[in-house]
Amino acid sequence: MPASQQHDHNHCISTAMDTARTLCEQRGLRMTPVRRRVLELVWQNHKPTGAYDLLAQLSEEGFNSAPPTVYRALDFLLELGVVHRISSLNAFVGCDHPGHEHDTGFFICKECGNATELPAKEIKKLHETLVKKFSFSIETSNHEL
Amino acid sequence: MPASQQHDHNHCISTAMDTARTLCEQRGLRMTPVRRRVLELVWQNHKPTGAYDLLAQLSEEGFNSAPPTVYRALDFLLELGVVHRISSLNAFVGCDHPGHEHDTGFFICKECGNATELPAKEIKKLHETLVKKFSFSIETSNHEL
DNA sequence: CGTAAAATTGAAACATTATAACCTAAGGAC
DNA sequence: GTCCTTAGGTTATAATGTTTCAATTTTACG
Repeated sequence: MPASQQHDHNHCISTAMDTARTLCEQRGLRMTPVRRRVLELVWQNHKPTGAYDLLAQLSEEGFNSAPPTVYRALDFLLELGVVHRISSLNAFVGCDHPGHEHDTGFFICKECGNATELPAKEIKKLHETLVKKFSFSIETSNHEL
Repeated sequence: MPASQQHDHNHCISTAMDTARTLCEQRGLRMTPVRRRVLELVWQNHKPTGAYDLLAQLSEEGFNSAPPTVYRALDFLLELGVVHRISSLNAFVGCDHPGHEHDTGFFICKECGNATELPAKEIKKLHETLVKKFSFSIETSNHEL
């Protein structure tokens, strides 16, 4: 049974879409068709997805399919906080718990490629430990395990 | 005063080179001219350096300068454990404390671009905490702050 | 030695990921 | 409607990384 069947993933997606729409309204930003579709695709793929994969999927659906299209949408969604970028994979995933800025941490499965996000409070705790121990201030962080 | 002047960096480099040579001897591997020079360059730059930057430096010195040259050398050095890759920067740095396998964590300065490696035992501790809390086993990890 | 196998390097092409620059079109404020 | 801002279309290009195969060097061994 694939991971995508282990829960009501359509529900996941629609929740994520709702949240994104709400965030946009709150901030006076526009959830345009390309942006919406990119976010849906990121969620539907259910695992970290590369920009050019998304681009191919968009193009199958008749969207414009030049790189800037998808990168602009991804930048917007990253900024909005509803997707994250996993730099060791050059790939993007939907955010579990958007609505507030937070640093990222992922468990990345070596077999199936799925990525599970660490709870924000776990990362916060880690930061506190590190800041106390070393004299750095941490602005952003990223953990890939 | 640039960071490279705050300590005897030449000493750093020669220590790193010695260690690398020793590791090679222990494992029956060869520290060839390209490999040696790439490792030196990584250390001399004193901050995370991209593969193509290294390539340019090599080429100025009359080395062969096609991408595979530097990537092969870097792969070798990564495998040997004497450099690390920082994936959020697509860049490489010398390892502070080679000689044993370890996961990586870096403080990356947002102003100067320098990266300081977290002590291995700090990362180990972090892993223990996370493994205890979640039921994952961590094979490798990478933290960039 | 001398030769065969293995490791390393050279070289060219190619693949993937990401951005720049410039222009057109759509939406909202007045 | 007119203006202004934001978003998207289009083309080109930059930056990063890999594949492939041939040539060379090193090593192992009889």
